[in-house]
Amino acid sequence: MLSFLVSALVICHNGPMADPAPLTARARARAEITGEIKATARRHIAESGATALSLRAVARDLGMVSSALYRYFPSRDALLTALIVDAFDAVGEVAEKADRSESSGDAGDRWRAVGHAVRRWALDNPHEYALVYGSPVPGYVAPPDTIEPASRITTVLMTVLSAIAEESIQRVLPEPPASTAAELAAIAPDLPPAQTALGMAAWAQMFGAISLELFGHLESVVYDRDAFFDHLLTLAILEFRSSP
Amino acid sequence: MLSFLVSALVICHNGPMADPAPLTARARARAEITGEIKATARRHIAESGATALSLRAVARDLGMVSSALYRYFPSRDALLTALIVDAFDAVGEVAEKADRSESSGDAGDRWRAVGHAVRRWALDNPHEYALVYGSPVPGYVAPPDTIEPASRITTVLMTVLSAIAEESIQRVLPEPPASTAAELAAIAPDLPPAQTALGMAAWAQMFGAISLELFGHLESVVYDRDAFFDHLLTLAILEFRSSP
DNA sequence: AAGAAACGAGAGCACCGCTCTTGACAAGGG
DNA sequence: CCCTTGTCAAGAGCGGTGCTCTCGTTTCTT
Repeated sequence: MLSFLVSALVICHNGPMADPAPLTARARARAEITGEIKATARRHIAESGATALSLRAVARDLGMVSSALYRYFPSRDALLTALIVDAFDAVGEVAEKADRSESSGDAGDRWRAVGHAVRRWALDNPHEYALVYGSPVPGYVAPPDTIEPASRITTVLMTVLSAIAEESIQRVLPEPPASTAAELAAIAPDLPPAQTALGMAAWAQMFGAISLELFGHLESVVYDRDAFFDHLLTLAILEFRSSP
Repeated sequence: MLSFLVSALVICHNGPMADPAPLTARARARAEITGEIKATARRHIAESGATALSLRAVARDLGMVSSALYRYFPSRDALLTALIVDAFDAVGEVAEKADRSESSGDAGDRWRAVGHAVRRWALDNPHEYALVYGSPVPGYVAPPDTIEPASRITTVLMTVLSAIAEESIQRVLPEPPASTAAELAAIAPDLPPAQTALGMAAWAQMFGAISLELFGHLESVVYDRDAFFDHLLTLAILEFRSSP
């Protein structure tokens, strides 16, 4: 199964090797197989959801035996965590790309573009979205590895929020309570806490709307979901910049 | 185990029975046991979450054998569905009670009271909240039984929304797109669609905020969650009534 | 009182996550 | 060059799961 890999490695070792990281054949094979495991697991999740993910089924698809998977992931939870990290990264990348593609427009358009991009990704990968923003598995505690990829999208939203604050007339906003103001000042020092609070409200609204739609709570209520979501974004953007 | 039930029934049958529905001993026992099954299942879920719910464990706790449970619920999914319906009902009741207790105040206070009550219930019953508003189990499709209990809380929110619309000066709101306007007019005929859209935005924000908090996305971001959530409600209420 | 319906118990099936052991193979030092 | 060491896939096996079927027993209905 891995013979082609091994032979490829031999060639690499014999010929001129520009790779700065001299990966041994085993290390290469290991990375390759780890990727294949994650890929098929992701495929299974896309079809049947996270709770139905079975190590044995993944192993069967890969032509190996279930116990062999434990060489690569110490437990089912570990595999799920790896997929969660990847999903966080994917949604972060989608948001960044949408922001960049709209960076010439005004900040409101950037927020709208990011919102639509995130929703589009969620609709295209519902089970992965559920993995990240749905209810976590009962005993699951987010390992530290997830914190960094999770911050990618919030960074994008914060950036857009700053841009909005810069380009539009500052609106008179209600001051958050002292504790909240201090906490928001800690995570966004260059923004007035009232503005950051408004951004988090918009964040909650955005993910709330996507979750409501994806988890079936808009069924027989709203049908043209594209238009509805766009209007919600309009309301949020309007609230950002409408002067009192 | 059920002997006390049987004897109680005998007494009921012999003595004066005012029950308008002449339940047989079997029917009474069935209702009783069904309730016990749901209660222990709810307890298990409160401790370990829905995905860890095991019919065999529930049966063990009740001193019966797993196959006996199938006399009451045709499948694990059916039991879960019953619990979902109960959870919908519970959150609906909490919302109604909060609304009633604040019905003397102005409409903004009512919205705030409902919001805090729902969040409080979610924090007290996180796994049940996840059951209802978290990611549904992969193959799960909401049966028609869930629609009616699910509408309880939305009805409360709609009522409060109407009250807000009545008592405060109508704000100039952006008109939703035609399709959205038509759909919102269908579910709330006596409200301008723009106002209903604002209500749904606030709804999404409320559940988004609760979900973000409950599912760990506010970790190391916001610590005084009570104050933060209250401020979010303040922003929503303000948006309801602030004139442009 | 007799037949029908509902019930609890038990055995059994296929599947799951996970552990342990075994034998094959590559990597690197003597 | 061989030989030790570490890594790997495979297999058997354990306890657990949802679910089905059968078999006596109990309860309701007629």
